[in-house]
Amino acid sequence: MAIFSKTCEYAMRAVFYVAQRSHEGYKVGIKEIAGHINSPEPFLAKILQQLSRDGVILSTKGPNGGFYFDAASLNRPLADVVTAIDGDDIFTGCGLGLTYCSESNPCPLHEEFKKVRNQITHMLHTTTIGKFNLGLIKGKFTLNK
Amino acid sequence: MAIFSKTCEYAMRAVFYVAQRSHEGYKVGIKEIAGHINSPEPFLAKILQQLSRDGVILSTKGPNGGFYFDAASLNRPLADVVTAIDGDDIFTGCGLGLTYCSESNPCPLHEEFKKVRNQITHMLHTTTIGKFNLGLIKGKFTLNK
DNA sequence: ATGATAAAAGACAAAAATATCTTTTATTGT
DNA sequence: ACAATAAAAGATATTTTTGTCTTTTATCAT
Ligand code: FES
Ligand code: FES
Repeated sequence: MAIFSKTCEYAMRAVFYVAQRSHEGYKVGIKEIAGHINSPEPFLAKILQQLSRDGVILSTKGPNGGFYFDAASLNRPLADVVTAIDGDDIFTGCGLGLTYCSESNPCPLHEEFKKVRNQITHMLHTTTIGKFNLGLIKGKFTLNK
Repeated sequence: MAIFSKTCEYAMRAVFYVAQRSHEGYKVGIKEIAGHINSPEPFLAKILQQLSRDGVILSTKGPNGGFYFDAASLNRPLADVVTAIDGDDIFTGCGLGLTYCSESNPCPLHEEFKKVRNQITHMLHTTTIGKFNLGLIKGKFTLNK
């Protein structure tokens, strides 16, 4: 078990890679993305399709087509990607799996778990899709391996 | 997606319930546990079997048998339960799903994700299995619904 | 207009997580 | 010893997640 589903992990890695390439002025095809984030190509295609339907990522078909972000999209929070793929369980769900998290009828972990959830929420809302573009170009971060 | 697997959520809820009953001096059967934490009975049986094999929970067969904790076990951290069920991915894994988390070759989320992971680790290590016994007896917490 | 390109959509397949059922083994009280 | 109880173990079933393959649709360059 990890914090995010495998699908969501691929989605975030792909989004960071496409953001970097958009910053450099390129659109990117599935093949290139899959290669650079080390993901199964057809599976990633499905994931990006979903992000595209949800309006998180932009795409055009045909020659010189591919996935990309415009300036506005680059400023959207990573939380949008997570919500599109994993829903909002991670932002609102109970740590012990109760059907809903409640202040008035809390599970034992509630107080401590709330802090964890808040930190995750903070991380995902303060991290924009384009935040790491320069770092990625400089090679400071990795997205594969 | 949640932080813990469904299996692990049931495990933690069950452990808290059994701890409370142990504190009150009782052993508990699967049926009673499943009823109080709202989990599928045969599935929970499998989960507790695994915890028993791993030495996290104690059990005896036969009449008046059931699951229970001794004083020493009540002081073990909840982390032991999580590790037994979900492994240590949550404590050490990369937030973007890279095969391992590394300081020298980090993913973009590494710095922020480390904080989240550390808080989860802290929560699970400072929370003992018996920590909520009095609160549970007083009805301050819920484990079902 | 036409052919080439690349994503979208749909159908399908494999693997893992979740859940159930049946049989066996250990313990207890009589 | 024996019957009753309750967990352990093993086999099986279902659902969800992960992954693949094929066909269709949109866009571009000529
Ligand atoms: S009730 Fe469980 S985390 Fe809030
Ligand atoms: S490398 Fe991704 S969290 Fe450390």
